[in-house]
Formats: sequence, C-alpha cells, structure tokens
Amino acid sequence: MPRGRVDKRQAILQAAFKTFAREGYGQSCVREIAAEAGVAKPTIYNHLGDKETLFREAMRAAAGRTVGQGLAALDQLRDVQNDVRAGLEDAGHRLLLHHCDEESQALRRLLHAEAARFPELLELIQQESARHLHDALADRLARLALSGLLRTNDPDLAAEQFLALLTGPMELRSRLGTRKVPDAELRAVGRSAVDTFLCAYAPGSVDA
Amino acid sequence: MPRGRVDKRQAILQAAFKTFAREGYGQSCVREIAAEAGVAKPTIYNHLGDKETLFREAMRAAAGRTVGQGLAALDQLRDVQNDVRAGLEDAGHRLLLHHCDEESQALRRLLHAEAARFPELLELIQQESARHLHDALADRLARLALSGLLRTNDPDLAAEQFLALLTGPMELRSRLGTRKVPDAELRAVGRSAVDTFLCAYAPGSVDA
DNA sequence: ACACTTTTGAACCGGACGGTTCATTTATCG
DNA sequence: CGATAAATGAACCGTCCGGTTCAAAAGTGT
Repeated sequence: MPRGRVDKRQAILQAAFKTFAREGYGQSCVREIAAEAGVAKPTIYNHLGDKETLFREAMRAAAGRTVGQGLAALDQLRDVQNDVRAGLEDAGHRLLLHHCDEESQALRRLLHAEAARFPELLELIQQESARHLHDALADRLARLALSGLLRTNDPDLAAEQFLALLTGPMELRSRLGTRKVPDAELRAVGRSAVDTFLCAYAPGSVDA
Repeated sequence: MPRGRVDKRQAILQAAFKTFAREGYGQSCVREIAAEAGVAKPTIYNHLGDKETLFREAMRAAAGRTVGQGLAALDQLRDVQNDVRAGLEDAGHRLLLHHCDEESQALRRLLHAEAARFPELLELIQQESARHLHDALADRLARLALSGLLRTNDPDLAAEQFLALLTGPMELRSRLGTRKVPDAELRAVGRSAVDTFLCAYAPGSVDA
C-alpha cells in the first residue's frame, strides 16, 4: 500500500462514482468510498471538502469520461458516401452500445434520481452531454440532407426522433438497465429504428 | 385533528409516496412521513412493520393508482373509423399527458433510482404498468392493421416505436421531469410522432 | 540529511435515524 | 356505559454517519 502524493484525487472521484452508482447518494457513506479508493477518510475531506461537492465532482468527472464516447459514435456518419442505411445502422449500433455502457447508465440514473437535490448538475451535465450528442447528430443529418441523401428541413427533429427510436425501446428491453441486452438484440433494435426512420426521412417519400 | 380508526393506512401510503418522491428513499425519514400523513410514528410501524415494506407498499399503491390512467389514454383508439391520424394524435396526446403527470414521473424516477435495492418492485411494477400499456397499444394497432387502416405485421414493434417517438423526446424537453412542458409543446411532439409513425406504418408506403 | 507537505489511522463529536416501549387518550361496538 | 382495540406523544436505545482533530508516519524537494 503506497503512500504519498500519487493521483489520490482521481482515485477518490472514481471510487466515489462507483459507490454512488452502486448504492445511491443517500445510502453511500464516505467511509465506504474511502475504503473503495484505498484512502483514508480525512484525505477525502482534504481534497474535496464535502460529501455534496464530492458527489458533484465525481459526477462531473464521470460525465467528462463518457461524453467523448457518445460523440465518437457519430464519427463515421461524417463521410457517408451513398449507403445512408448502412451508415445510420452503424452509428445507431454504436450509440446503443454507448447508451448501454454501465458508466453511462449509472450517470443517467444518478442524475435522474438526484435531480431535485442537485439541479445545477442536471443543467451542467445534461446540457454538456445529451445536448452535445443531439446537436452533433443534427449536424450530421443536416449534411446528409444537403447532399440529397436525406429529406428533411428540420434536422433537429430528425435527430430527436432517431435518438428516440434508438433509446426508447431500450428502457423496456433492458428493464431500466438491470438486464444486459445481448448484442444481437441491440442490432435488431438499431435496424428497426433505421427502418422506420428512413421510411420517414428517405428521399422519395410522400409526407412533408 | 381527528383520531381513531379512519383510513390511516391509505393516508400513510400516500404521504409516504409523496415524501419518497420528494426526498428519495434514503433521505426520507419515517418521522417526516408520519408528520406528512398527520399520524404518529408508531402507527406507521403498526400498519407496516418496516421502512422497506412501507416503501414497497407505497410504490405499489401509487402504481395501481396510475396504471388505469395510462390505459384509459388508449380507449378512444378502440373505435377509430377511418381517420387514423386524428385517433393516433389524440391517443398520443393523452399518453403524453399521462407520461408528464407528476405521480407517474415520480414513480418512474423512484423505480429507476432504487432498482438495485428493490429488484422485485422493478419486475412487479414495470411488468404491471409499462408492459400492460405496451400490450394494450399493440392490441389496438393490430386491430387497425386488420381493418386495413395500418400496415404492419408486427404490432409489438409498432407499439414500441410509437411509444418511443412519443416519450423519447420528452426526456430532453422536460429536463428529466424538472421542467413543466406546456401543452402546446406536448401537442407538437405528439403530432411529429404521428407524422413519422404514419410515414412508416400507413398503408401505401414502400418499405416492408 | 533536512525541512515541509501530505497521508494515515484512530478516536471523537453532535446529530439524525430506524425501531421500540409505555402509559394515556380516543374511538368503536355491544 | 363499559370493554376492547387502536392511536398518540414522548421518551428511549443502539447505531451509523458526516465531519473534525491530532499525533505519528511517509513521501518530496533541496
């Protein structure tokens, strides 16, 4: 058990998030977090003065860790030549993987559960994470629409509905995150989502 | 302040749910619930022996209260003559109202937050509530398909996607339930959902 | 080797909470 | 009215938790 000034802070934040995710905010005690981090209790209060700020910082760190993953899922949507369906299915599958990632799920669950006690976190993370993802997807879809590969004049709505078709069905299928959904089912959900999305947004449809 | 044997039990369960919804399970103390219910603390332990069973029973009661509302939203889908769009929009709007109802939101939030500590509740309520709603909607859609008013051979998938198109966009717009969404926005979401749903499921489309 | 900072363990404090006990009061019912 | 059952308030117990204190130990820079 080494002592001294290693990156205790990061270990603390990581252990804190892990414990909060496992037990919830109110049921987690700082003793347990200290044990999980392999650190003495006063060390926690030295680095972060408070259980509340400990929670906030742990959440912010976890959000920062997970936000890149989500955006990365949209990268191969950038250079779709003509097979829109394949590109959307691939991006959809990656988004679903990100959505089912344990850390991502825990983050959403904690954010949802403690939204009343930490309203600032809600704005900060929700804006920084979900909103970024939404906007990035809307940008990609707008590009595809400009190229004539998609038909929409409201890429924001299109992004909203694509994400809904992807993540909506997961709540039920994963039983709110308590069941691990096999990859084949993920692919099937993604395929169905792309199917109906393209019915509405592929060039050559009937609806405005 | 009347004493004696009135329906204390129901008052307790209602106050318990209200408090749990406001503070979360771990942060709620039985003293506060007793005060909220206008009842002495031992009375709670007489009727329900434990904080955990108090939580369980309060959740079950709230679920029972809210499940009927959800199913009722689908009633006018039973006798749609030919204007499928109007019927779906009406049902969608009612579903959104139910989804945004404070008790319904609190129930989902608590279920989601304490899913790890009360796994049985998750199965019980999720099955009894969301699953019922899903099945009922799938039934209605299957009837419409039989009448030739809809085109699908997988009404379960259609129901899943219709619900996703309705409730998915709400998570962002309501900021996880912390913002009250005006009715006009609800109607707009419902209209958009019906638009793309009908693009995929109206008779006379291209996709299989 | 030296002074300086950080970490550690352990003990400690005040408060809150879950749950119980009990004597007293209140309503219900024959 | 009298007996029975339920509700009350208040005190109580053991426990756990957030947060602090402190002296000793371990690491760091020169």
